Amino acid sequence: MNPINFLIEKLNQNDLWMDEIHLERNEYLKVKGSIDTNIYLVITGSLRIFVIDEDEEHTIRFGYKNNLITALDSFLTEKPSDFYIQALKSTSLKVIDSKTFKSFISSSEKLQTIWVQILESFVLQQMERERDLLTSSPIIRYQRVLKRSPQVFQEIPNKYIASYLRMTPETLSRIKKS
Amino acid sequence: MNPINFLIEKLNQNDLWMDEIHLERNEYLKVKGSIDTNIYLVITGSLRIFVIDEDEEHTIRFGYKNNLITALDSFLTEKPSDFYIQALKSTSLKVIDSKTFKSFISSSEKLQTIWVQILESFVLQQMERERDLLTSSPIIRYQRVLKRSPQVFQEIPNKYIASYLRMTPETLSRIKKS
DNA sequence: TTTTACTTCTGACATTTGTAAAAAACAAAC
DNA sequence: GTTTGTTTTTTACAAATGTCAGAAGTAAAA
Repeated sequence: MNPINFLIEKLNQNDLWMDEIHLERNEYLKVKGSIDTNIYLVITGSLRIFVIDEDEEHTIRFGYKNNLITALDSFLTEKPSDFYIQALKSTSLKVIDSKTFKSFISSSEKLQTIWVQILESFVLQQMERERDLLTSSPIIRYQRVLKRSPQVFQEIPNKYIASYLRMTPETLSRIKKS
Repeated sequence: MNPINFLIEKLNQNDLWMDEIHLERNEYLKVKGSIDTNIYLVITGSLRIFVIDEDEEHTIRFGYKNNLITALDSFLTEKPSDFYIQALKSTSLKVIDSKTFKSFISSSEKLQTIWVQILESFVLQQMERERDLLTSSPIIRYQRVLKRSPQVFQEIPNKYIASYLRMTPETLSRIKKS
């Protein structure tokens, strides 16, 4: 079992989720500049995490049902985060605050090990992401991500996928046609 | 004190480094397909880590004096790594194998915490790297990295810097002129 | 269902970046 | 100090991708 699902199960078993939050389509969970150290579990719906650099939005990741999402920079540093998190459709989330979360993680050897495993697998994911982004051909960037995360291309509007793949929606449209 | 330097100090104090390796300019420490779970400390010289995708070399990072370098994918998974590691000049390294390293990390609470801190700071670094690579303008990619790591632009040949910045050496040359 | 809003596609065009080959500059080796 | 190898710059040109505006398609709201 992967460490994230194991952790989610433990959080459920211990009934550690605080509130349930509901967001309408396009509503923001957070915007740039705020500190948000919470961890959210997506119950239904989907979201995107993005940054704005030089007036351009760049999509960092998507969140779906059963994913944990967080403003990871804020979570790790307790400082303001540059991330925006926005619902792409009507979305429900459960929340746990970082204090509760971190003390839960510290409460057992097993959970500490799980946390290390989660960090390590996130590092591996980010290394894959780095290679995706280094790839110069937009067609191959598209194919790499399609292969690894085919479900992304179902639910999410193309303009956000294009942004995730660092290309314009027009380029993505041309790729799909060919 | 940053956790990596703390760790290096402890490794020195406990005299855990095994061999010392010497590489001539352009010599490879490792090539794609091999399993290499060692951690190396650069004593003198410099190296680059790169991958080859679709016949193109993409530089992942550089290593200098006092940096730890490793084929991180192999280190974390114990599987073959896609990375090449090559000396850019005459280089000396010290080595520690992963078994020794991991059992050392496990040997105290303090060191386990340090390892978590190292992973967390690596995650933050990779998030910065993701933003660098998402930036569409090559001039701004250049400026971002120059600001964060000015020393990179001293020692390392431009063609490798260009590769790190996902542009051709010609584009980098044009940028520097303007 | 009808209307409205949003997303995708299309085509003309501009711009940027890559390619290739050569010259110039620099560094290393003899 | 001269030669040799390597890196950087330069130029002309080609190709790819972005920009813009409008049309078409699709989904959401009334």
